[in-house]
Amino acid sequence: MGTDAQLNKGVLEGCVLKLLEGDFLFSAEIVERMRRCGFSDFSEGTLYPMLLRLEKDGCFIVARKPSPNGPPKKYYKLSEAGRQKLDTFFVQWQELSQSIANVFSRKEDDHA
Amino acid sequence: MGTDAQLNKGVLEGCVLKLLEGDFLFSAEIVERMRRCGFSDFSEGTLYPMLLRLEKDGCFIVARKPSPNGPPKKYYKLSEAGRQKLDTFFVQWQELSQSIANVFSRKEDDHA
DNA sequence: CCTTGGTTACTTGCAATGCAAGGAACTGAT
DNA sequence: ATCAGTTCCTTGCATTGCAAGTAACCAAGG
Repeated sequence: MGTDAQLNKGVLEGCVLKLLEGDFLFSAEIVERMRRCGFSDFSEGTLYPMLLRLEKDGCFIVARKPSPNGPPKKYYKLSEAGRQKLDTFFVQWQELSQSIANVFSRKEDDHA
Repeated sequence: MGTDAQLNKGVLEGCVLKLLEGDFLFSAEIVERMRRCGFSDFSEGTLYPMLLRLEKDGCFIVARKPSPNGPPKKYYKLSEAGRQKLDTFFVQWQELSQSIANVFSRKEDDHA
């Protein structure tokens, strides 16, 4: 793993969920959008295990469509469970951001 | 681990570094400040391995002082290497925040 | 054919960190 | 001596990121 990026833990999943909130996307599209948003090293080695995990947890509606160039593409979109997971992520992300802001501004907050 | 908190990965370390930027603190003080800033479940089981790791990497100036109640307390403060690690963390944190903001606002950024 | 190359999907295995749980050393008080 | 409180450390598991490798499917060329 890059020397840094324990920081990505959990975050990548949250972002992929967000990307699949509205549209059906397949792997290459997800990778490209993640990269364009700033996750420039985001790779399929990260994506596929994540998709399988989330699919197993019922987070997706999945549609297979034949491809002219290879095996059928798997398109993903959030299910209701997926949306809930996204909502949970977003709340936790906001709490985390606030806590870090507290630490870095030397304010104390008392519980959060 | 809590079902959520892969999100904390890397973040807790960055925050502890920040707390030790100015003052000498020992374990219980670090735990309390982290909790007050919003990391309400922050525990010694997390802290001690982290301190040892960072100490081994030369991130600290360490001072032992006798305690009236038990074994000598270990006080920690950032070394120059520690400060550099903190700076690196802060930059990475900002980049990460920006990327997430991009994903959640559906803006694309092109590289970052 | 059948090989090559591109596309899409998946698997395996390792590294890093959080954290629960338990243990060890030291103190003063009962 | 024992006990409780304090302070420190160790062990082991779970999760996730990611590199690397595998496999299935297709089209086009030799």
